[in-house]
Amino acid sequence: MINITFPDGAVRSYEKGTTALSIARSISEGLAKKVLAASVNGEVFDAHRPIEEDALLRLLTWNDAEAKSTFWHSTAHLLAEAVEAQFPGVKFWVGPAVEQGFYYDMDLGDKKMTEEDLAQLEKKMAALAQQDSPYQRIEIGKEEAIRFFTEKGDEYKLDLLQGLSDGEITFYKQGNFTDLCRGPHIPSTAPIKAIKLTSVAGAYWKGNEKNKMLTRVYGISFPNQKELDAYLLMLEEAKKRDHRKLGKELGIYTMDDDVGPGLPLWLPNGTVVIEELEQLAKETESAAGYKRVVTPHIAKESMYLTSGHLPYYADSMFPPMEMDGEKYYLKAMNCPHHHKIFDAEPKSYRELPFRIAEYGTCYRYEQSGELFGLMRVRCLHMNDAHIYCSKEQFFDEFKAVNEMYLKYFKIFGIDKYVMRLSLHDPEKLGQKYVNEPALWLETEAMVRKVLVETNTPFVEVQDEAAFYGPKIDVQIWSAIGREFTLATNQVDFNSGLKFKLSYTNKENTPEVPLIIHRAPLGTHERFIGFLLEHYAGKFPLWLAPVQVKVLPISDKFLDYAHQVQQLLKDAGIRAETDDRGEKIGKKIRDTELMKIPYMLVVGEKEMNEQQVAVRRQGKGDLGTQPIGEFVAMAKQEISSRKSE
RNA sequence: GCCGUUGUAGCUCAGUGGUAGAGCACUUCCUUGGUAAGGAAGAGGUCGUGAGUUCAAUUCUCAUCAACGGCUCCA
Repeated sequence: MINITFPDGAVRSYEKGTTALSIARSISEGLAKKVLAASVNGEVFDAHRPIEEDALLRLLTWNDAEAKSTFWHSTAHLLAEAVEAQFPGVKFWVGPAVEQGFYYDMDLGDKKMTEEDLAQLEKKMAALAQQDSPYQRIEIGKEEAIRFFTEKGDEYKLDLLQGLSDGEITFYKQGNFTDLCRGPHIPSTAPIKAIKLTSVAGAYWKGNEKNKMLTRVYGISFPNQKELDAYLLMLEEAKKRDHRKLGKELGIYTMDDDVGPGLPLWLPNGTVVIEELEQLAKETESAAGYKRVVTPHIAKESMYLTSGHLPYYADSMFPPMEMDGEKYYLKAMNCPHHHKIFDAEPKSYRELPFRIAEYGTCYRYEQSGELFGLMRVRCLHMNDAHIYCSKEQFFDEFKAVNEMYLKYFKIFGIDKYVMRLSLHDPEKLGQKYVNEPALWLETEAMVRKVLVETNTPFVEVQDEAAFYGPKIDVQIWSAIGREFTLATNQVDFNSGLKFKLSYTNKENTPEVPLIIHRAPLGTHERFIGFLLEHYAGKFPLWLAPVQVKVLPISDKFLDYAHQVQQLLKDAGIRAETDDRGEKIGKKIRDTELMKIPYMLVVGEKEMNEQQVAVRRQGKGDLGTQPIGEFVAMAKQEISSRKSE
């Protein structure tokens, strides 16, 4: 007998070799039907895999994340079975569950899969699922496994087998499909009731672009149609928040073939947002002791050789222009220019920390396939600044930067993000990272200390650092689930040496400063792209391109409407008047759709009493008030940068 | 850059081997209307670009550019 401990602490005895499924059945038949897998001492087990020792058991149903992955991974096997039926000779690589659904990578030889095939495959999968085939776990020796896939001619599975040894190899079989797989799986195919294959894409074998490109089919599945429908609806809703769609609808930015890919043109509405953000940055940085600088958009090759950027990033810089035998590059980063500003005049320790800031325009030749709306562009405006300080000052400076981040995030109501401490990879010293092992460890410890001592939650990730030092990246997710770095805060122990920067310390000897690179608001492009999605286009009043729209009931009140608009403009409020010969209902509808925060409806009553009827976007009619009162209230809302 | 898909009016999209249509937006007129779409008329496109097949191409083929979904990458 073995003892099974349940999540509530209850302990019961069962026969050795019992299964999660029979334990569930001993509780209730209904529960047994819902069990998809089980967590046994923290490891996810097939529901009908024998349990051989005392265990902490958690029965997993659809509501558990582990069960969902298991469910989706099992659906991936079902997909493989269907593909094998329709594309004989197909070879499979791997088919894991992902955050939302699953994929399977496969080599179709000279055959091609198109999106039309997906509908056929879905049908086939649904038919296979109905057969209620059990997922059988088969423990198998390496030799026999190799024989199986040699006969099948699947070199990808053979490649996988190379990394495995006897005793850890299992096959899973359902219906006519057998796969090398460590599992776990759901008990049978029956619970897979609703399947959607979402896309077919290419993916490099083992994620390496030098390898062959395999065909990847993405999909998702659910235990009932209702949940699938809800999921598809959610995707539709997410698309409405896509910054590319909102950016067009709200007149924020546009792209033009003649200008070039990845080169956004900021329309008047977008430019307002840019200027408000810059104003915020200026105020914040000025209060924090930064000075502003302006630098050219180009520089000679020699500077990027000094900085070390060129060898690392030549491929992602625009090719140089040659003039008078000199090569000039468009700047892909502001750092070297700023270092030259530090170096322009001799520095004393008394002048440190030396903080200089610039919304710097940079150009990066991102690969064509990497461009993505405003989130990944070739011309960007970076909320950049560099802080030159001594080692002793580093902690306070880095901490202050971190606090500035949090202050900004509060203003924007950003709470879904992950702070990522990005570290180097010792194996790539001298290649991807400057070869200064001791300095790496020292600065990484310094950064970690700031995070720990300020109780900032963070995750550590290897091999994500800048080439010159560790950094903290703030990771966010776009409306459609893509991950981006919104902001970055980096330590640089290398550029000071390379640019021979120094200051005179108290002992009257030269010392190399540490450099902090920081961009809490990232770039205008990515930040505004993010904000569009974050606010679903409904900017807070202070950021809204048009803050107030005056809506006259009819053109008899146009003069009064213009008076109101002028009063608003005089108060520094961005206001427009809808002077079209439309009915008020139509004007309201259009203004609502443009997501303009305030509508002031004016007609006979308002005109006679010098009032305005206030309507808030999304909230409806707020009643009538004297125009002066509204102006004062709006000014207050704007100056406090309230996020509503 | 790689795999796949797409490209028709300002926007969203129909459609066809015989040189194109809808709704919204726009212009004009009628309506002067009180909190999410009043009515009518009009204007607007060499069907992404280039070449090929054909008597004839927006439609078929190829190339190219761009966008989209992924992969790779992201200072």
